[in-house]
Amino acid sequence: MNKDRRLGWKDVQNHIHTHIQNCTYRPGDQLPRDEDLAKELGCGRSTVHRAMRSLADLGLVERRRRGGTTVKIDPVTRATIDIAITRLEIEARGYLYTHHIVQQKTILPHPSIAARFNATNLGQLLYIRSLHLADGRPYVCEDRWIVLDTVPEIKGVDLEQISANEWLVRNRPYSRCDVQIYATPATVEEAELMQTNGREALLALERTTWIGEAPITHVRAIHTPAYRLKPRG
Amino acid sequence: MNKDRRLGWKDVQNHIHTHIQNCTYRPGDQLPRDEDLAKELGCGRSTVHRAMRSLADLGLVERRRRGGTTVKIDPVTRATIDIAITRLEIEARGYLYTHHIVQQKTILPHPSIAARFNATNLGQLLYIRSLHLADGRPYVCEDRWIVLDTVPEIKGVDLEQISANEWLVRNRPYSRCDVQIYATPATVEEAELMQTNGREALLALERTTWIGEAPITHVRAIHTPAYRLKPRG
DNA sequence: AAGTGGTCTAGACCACCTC
DNA sequence: AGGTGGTCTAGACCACTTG
Repeated sequence: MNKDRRLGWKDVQNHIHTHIQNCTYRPGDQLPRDEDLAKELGCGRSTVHRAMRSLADLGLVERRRRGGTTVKIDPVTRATIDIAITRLEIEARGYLYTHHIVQQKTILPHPSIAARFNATNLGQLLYIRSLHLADGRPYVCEDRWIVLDTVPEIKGVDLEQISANEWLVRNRPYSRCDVQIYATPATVEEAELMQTNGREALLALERTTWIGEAPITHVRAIHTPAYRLKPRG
Repeated sequence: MNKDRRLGWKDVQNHIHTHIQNCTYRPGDQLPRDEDLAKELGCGRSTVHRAMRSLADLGLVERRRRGGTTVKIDPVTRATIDIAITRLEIEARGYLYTHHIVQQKTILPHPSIAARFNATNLGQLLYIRSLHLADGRPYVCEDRWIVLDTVPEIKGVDLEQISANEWLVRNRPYSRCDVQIYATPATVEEAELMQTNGREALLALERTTWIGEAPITHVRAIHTPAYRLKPRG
C-alpha cells in the first residue's frame, strides 16, 4: 500500500534534478512553467517555486521573468567552505588545541597591508604572529593585523588566554569579508615554526573584514603541508 | 512624503542583520518568535520566515523547532567557490584561451586513483595531461582520469578540439562531486610545463565526480604560482 | 503588451524538539 | 505535551523582460 502523502518541495526538486541527471533535460533546455509543473505534479505553484529556487541556488538552473526556467548551459561546480575558529576546527578533528603568541607589536601599516584594506590612514595596527597547535604539533601559523581605531578594546585583552581569532569572532561582527586562497612557499622562519623542511608548499588562507566602511582585521593563515581544504559535505 | 510600501523579506533580513551587526543581538542571544516579529513589523509570518531562512543559510542564525531562533554562538565565515570550465574562467579574465594535450593514454588505475573513487574494479581509464593557456601563457595544468566504463562515448571525441573538461561538463551531469584544495610543490616536469622555477608552490584543486554510484572522472588541476582563488563576491 | 517568475498573505496542518 | 519552526495552498498583485 502506498502512503500517498502530499508532494513536498524536496520531492519536486528531486524530480527535476533527476531529469537533469538523466539528460531528459540537457544544458540549455527550457523547463516547463512553474504553473504547468504544478498542475502536472498535483501541487501548488509555490511548492514548485520553492524547488526551482533551490535548484537555482545550487547553480543548476537559471530563471528569468518572462524568459522562464532553463537548465544552465555552462554549469559550475559550486563548493561552500566554512571557515571556523581555529580552535574549533582542531577540536573537531579530535586533537587537543593550544596556541601561543610568537610576536606581538603595535605598528603602522605596511603599504601592502593598507592595500588589502583598500584604505589609507589606517592609523596604528596591532600585529600578532601566533601559532596554533593540534596535540602539540604545529597546525596553523597566523599573521594578523588589527585596526586599533576600529577595535580599541582589544588592547585590554590577554590574547594568550583567548586567541585574537576567537575574541574577534565573539565580539566583533563584520559586514563584509574578503577571502583569498593560494599556495605559498614557506619562508625560513615559517618553516622553523611549522617544523617542516625549508620552502615547503603551504596553503594560505587570507581574510580581510570590515564593519560598514571601517576596517577590522586582516589575517593570513598558513597551514601545514599536508593540509587539505575540504568544502562542506 | 514616505513611500510606505509593504515590507519585503529582504527588508526584514536587513533589519535583523543590522541588529546582529549592532550587537543588539549578540552571539547566543534568542531572537523573537517569527510570529511576534511579524506582528511587530507589520507583515505576514511567511515573510519573516523567508528572511530568517536566508539568515540561517548564511550561517548567521540557528533555528530549531520549539527552540526558536538564536544568533550563532560560533559563527563561521562562509565562502562559496564557483569552479567554472577553464576556458570560461580564462576568457572571463579577458585572455585568449588555448589548450593542448601533453599526454594521453589508456591505463589501469593506480591504487591512489582508485582510492579517490573509493572503488575497486574501475576497469580501464583514459588518462590525459593537458595544458590550458591564457594568451599563450600556462595557466592550468590538468591531470585527468576518466572511467571508460562509465563514459565510453569519450573514446570517439577529439579532445584537442574540445577539452575533456568542457566535453564532460556539457555531456555528463554528475550527482556528486568531492573537492579538495591544497598546496603542492611543482615536480620537475610540471615546473617545465608551467614555465616556472623548480619546486614552486602551486595551488591544486582536485575534483572527483560520480553519477549515482558510477565513478566518472578524477581531475587534479595545478595553477600558476601567482594564482589566487577568490570566492564569489 | 503580455507572459513569466517573484513575493506577499492568511490560514491550516505537520514535525520536531525542548521544557 | 505543548510550542516552535517548516511546509503547503489558493489567490492576488508586482516586476521584470522578452517577443
